[in-house]
Amino acid sequence: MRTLVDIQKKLLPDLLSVMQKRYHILRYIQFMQPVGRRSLSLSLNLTERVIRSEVEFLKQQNLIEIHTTGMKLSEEGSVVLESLDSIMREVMGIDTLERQLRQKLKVKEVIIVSGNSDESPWVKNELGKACAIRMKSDLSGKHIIAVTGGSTIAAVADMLSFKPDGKELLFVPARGGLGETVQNQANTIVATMAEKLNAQYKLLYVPDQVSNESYQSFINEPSIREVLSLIKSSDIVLHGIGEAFAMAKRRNSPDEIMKKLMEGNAVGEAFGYYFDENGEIVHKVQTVGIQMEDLQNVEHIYAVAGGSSKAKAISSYMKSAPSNTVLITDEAAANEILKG
Amino acid sequence: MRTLVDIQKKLLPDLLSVMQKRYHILRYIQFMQPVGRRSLSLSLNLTERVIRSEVEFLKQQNLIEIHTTGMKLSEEGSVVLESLDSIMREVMGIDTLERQLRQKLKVKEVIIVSGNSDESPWVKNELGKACAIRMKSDLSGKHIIAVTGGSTIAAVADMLSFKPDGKELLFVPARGGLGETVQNQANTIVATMAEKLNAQYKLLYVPDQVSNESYQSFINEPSIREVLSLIKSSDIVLHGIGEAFAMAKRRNSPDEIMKKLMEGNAVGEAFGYYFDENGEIVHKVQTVGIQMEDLQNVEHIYAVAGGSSKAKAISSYMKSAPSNTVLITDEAAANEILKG
DNA sequence: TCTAGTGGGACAAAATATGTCTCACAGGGA
DNA sequence: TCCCTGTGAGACATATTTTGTCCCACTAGA
Repeated sequence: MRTLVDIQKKLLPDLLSVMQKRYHILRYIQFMQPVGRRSLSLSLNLTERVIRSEVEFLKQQNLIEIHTTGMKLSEEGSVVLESLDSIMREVMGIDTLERQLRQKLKVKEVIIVSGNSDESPWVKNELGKACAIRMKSDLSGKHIIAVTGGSTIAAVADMLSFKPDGKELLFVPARGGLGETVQNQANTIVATMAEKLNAQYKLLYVPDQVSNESYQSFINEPSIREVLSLIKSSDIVLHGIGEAFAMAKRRNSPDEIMKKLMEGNAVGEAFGYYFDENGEIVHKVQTVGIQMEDLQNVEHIYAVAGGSSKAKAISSYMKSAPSNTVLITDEAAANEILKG
Repeated sequence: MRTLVDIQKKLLPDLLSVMQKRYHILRYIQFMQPVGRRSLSLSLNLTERVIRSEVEFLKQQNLIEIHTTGMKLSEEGSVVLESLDSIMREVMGIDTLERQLRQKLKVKEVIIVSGNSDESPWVKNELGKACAIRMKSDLSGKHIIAVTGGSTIAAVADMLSFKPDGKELLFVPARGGLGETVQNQANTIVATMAEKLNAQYKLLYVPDQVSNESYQSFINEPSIREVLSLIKSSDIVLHGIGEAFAMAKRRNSPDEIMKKLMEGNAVGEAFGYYFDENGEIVHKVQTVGIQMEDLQNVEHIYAVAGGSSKAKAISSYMKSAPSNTVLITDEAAANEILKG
């Protein structure tokens, strides 16, 4: 027999869309609380009057509280919203999407959150949250977790909830400096994560633009070598995926690299490797830390990236990604990938 | 599945009624096909225009086919209807029970949880939870809540979830000592509830078996009088319902009382009053606190009791209960009450 | 060829949802 | 201190949807 939601989709599609609308409103309120009708209507692309009617309804249902400073979820609202997450996932067909994408990308697991990171900034946080929750289940016991940089991974760090028993976890940056800005650098993220989980961490300071000799002597420093060996023995890797050219620009890559990427038709990027649409490596940034080959020996790999603009990049990298990768992405990217 | 629908109902209160409407239409079409709008509307007590809108919708959903000779189920419609049969039975079951019981007992609201408290101990907790949730919606602002004893009400106390803003609530025992064991005494429950909700509370210590004179002087103590006046001005009452003889025994009532109950055919008991099957008062325990007459002025009254064994007691008390009582009971008791 | 049933078109009335504009007020920053 | 921004809420005209009511053409079966 088909599930209740399936039947409902057939019998009351109109009501289900209302339900989605209200769900989105609730979720947004939770994210932004306290928040007013006007900013709500702006972000959700609904007119203020509509928001108002809905808000009045939600208030009447005791799901939100209205104060002069704005609206926020009531206690009951939080509880309902939590249960609603899994229901809406079925209603919106996200679980179907996940299945399709898992097959298409031939990967262990795919987790999709609803929305589009390109359009709605909070979706990135949802990505982070989803990843954080998924990761948590693999985090018991002793682990070394290698983490890359990027704004998405930074969101994961933000959404990690406190865990008092992280003593046996060790966070390290996955690779040396790639030229990121400070708040999105692997080092920064590593520190944040470790603090949140009450865990250990080691940082890796690699000079970005130096002569080869000083570089060689630098990475032979005992303290650096120690960190590097820890990185190599990490059993969990958490990384983002970027668009090749956007990444290259952000890192101020020299012209010859840009040219190389152009000629190689680079599309995707992950931890310093650039891939074309067939998943072939076009270029790799020469730096210390985890290399592509090392991934084969890593038990848990989480790749996080969302937004329809990243769809191509994701599918390009995923072509050569280890099959035990867990991909966390959003609805828009998922749809785009499946289309292509 | 029940919980899923419960959550949905929060977001779409009329979900079930729409679902039921369309279900009935489909079922009727199946039964009478080919059939026209007019006979449909006649049989289902819906105006023709409404039927027409629904029919247009169902057609658009490919659930029915419309011919000049009348409407009939499409193939898909048959499949959907088949699944719908079992779904509706499950989903609507309790909802229907609630409605029927509300009519039969002529009471404001009936809430039913599935199961049988007599057989499954956890159903009592479910009763408590349901009551706690229902009560919560009436608890904002300033209230005095009078509470009786009993294991069911104790369950309500257990299931109350923490609420940080209960400062304006005041819990009091509804009546003086009735001879209960400590953990089920009103005083104990009052304290538990108040603590859970971070609220105020007053207790009432009344000696159980003393001479009339010392009793009189006792209840004229200023401190006692103060509590009593608070009790009298309570605007929310929460009480259980018990089987007359079971209660009398538990309270070690003297033989002459037992005899009186026997002769009066007492069946139900609530806050020290014993009722026969017609709802007439057979006996009342002489003690201070809320009296039956006082209930008329109470805004919110919650009666909680479950288990098929209590069915008779519930219907007996309910015959003279104020009509603004909210009854929280379980499926087994509900069925039993409706049978009788 | 009737007749009782069918679907569908049309349209006004009623109910509801929406757009638009105001206002008073609270809180934060200069 | 004051101003400014964002807040909820009121009010009301306008759209939109739902509903009630007729009427008409058609078809199947007596």
